[in-house]
Amino acid sequence: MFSPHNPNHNHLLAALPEADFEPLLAHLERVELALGEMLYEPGVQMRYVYFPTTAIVSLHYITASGATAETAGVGNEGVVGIALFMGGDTTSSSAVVQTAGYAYRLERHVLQDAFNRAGLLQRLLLRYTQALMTQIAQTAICNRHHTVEQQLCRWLLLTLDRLPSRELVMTQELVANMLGVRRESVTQAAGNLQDAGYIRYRRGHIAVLDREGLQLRACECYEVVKTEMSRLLCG
Amino acid sequence: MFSPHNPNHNHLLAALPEADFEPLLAHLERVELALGEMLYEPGVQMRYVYFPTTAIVSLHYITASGATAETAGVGNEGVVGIALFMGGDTTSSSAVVQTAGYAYRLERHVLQDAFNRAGLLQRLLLRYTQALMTQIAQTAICNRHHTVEQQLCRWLLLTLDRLPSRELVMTQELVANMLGVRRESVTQAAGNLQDAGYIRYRRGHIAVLDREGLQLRACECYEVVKTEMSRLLCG
DNA sequence: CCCGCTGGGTGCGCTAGCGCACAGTGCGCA
DNA sequence: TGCGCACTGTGCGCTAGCGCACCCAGCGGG
Repeated sequence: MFSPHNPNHNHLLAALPEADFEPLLAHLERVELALGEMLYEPGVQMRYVYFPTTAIVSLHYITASGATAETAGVGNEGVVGIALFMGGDTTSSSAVVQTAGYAYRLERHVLQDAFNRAGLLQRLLLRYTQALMTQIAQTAICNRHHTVEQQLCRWLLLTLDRLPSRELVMTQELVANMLGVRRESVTQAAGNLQDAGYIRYRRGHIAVLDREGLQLRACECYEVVKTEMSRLLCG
Repeated sequence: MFSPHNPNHNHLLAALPEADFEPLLAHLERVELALGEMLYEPGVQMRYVYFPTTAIVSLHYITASGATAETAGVGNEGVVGIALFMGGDTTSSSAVVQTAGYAYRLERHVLQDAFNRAGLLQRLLLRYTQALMTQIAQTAICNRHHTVEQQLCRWLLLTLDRLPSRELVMTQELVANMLGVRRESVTQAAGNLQDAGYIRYRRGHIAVLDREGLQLRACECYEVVKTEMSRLLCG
């Protein structure tokens, strides 16, 4: 049922009717993405767009003083490399692999040509872009107003939705980098969640035991993003 | 030189060649936007896109607990109502007039038709959208890592760039709502900037005396947004 | 099997920013 | 011209989260 070796496992690609998908098929190249790999960096011309199937990619920013934070994540629901069809070609953020796995990629010209055919693919990509904007905006809000624990819950839920399993391979250090907080703060928050029986972790593995529990502790941001995502892409 | 009664004062409209602009002209309707007016609210079908000339509009979010924060601002460099051409028709945020002034608006179908003609207008709008994403992402980062004073500087500079004058009409309370912080924190930060001689304010008016000074105190976020803006729209 | 290293736990002092409460004050309007 | 109110100034206690320092422990390689 669950083969990463099929482009259809990416929701965007799967949503394309045969007529739109067929021309792309020959150009889709499966790649394995390793943890920490950088798919693109600020200001550098991108060569490919990536449609993750099992990998998760983090859109990331590093401040002048070296602090990091994720602005959004991309999994099998989306695509990495928006700037290629939006016309900017580069962005000021970078894209880093947060969960190792597979993705299918397209050479930029292939994508741009397909985009410019103004068919369903274009419509899908633009709608996805809007969903991504919602996610970024909600991150901004969440950073402003919610506690680390709430943000951790939101982040776990969003990540979980992109994975086939209930377990994510991820150190607290990495999570802290994503959220842009201290590792210790994550330890603290994660400890609370574990005490409550919602999650369990051991050295780089976080297992979610009680999804509903996490939702209870999360802020509304998760729901907002999720709802908007499904409205825009499944509606 | 400076007439708000001319659509060309909006940079996006001004960038259109005659051939693309002409068909829109008859449909462009000038409207006066009052402070606090809500151009659209979450989940409600938008009717118009707005091209501000002298007005500034704030893209805004209100949390479940009533806290507010701006995710981005739109002035004469941009357009309000992205969702209409991105395909979502609505967003989860609202758009509120932050500085009273003028804008030109287009009925949604007119815009959508023009967008679908896939000409320069489409290219411009998509590039602007990418610039807007950069702005939102930078807001997220700034909310995470920078002090209120830095954020105030960033915000003042961005707002100033959208105004013809050096003075903005704006209470500290309103600024606080934009930044998503307490009014007192703004008072504090603004006090520092005034002591340093960078700004002067009196009851709802903030005059910027020393732009360079503000840039010194601001975080890099202003520069990042500004650079990306001009790369994408003027380049 | 055990050694070492990476990942996690904890404590402590510090600061930014919050919430609240209340006191001035300039500006517009009568 | 002065009254009132919307803005602004300030103080105080509180908390979340930071930075640092150090310790413990599970896991994987030799």
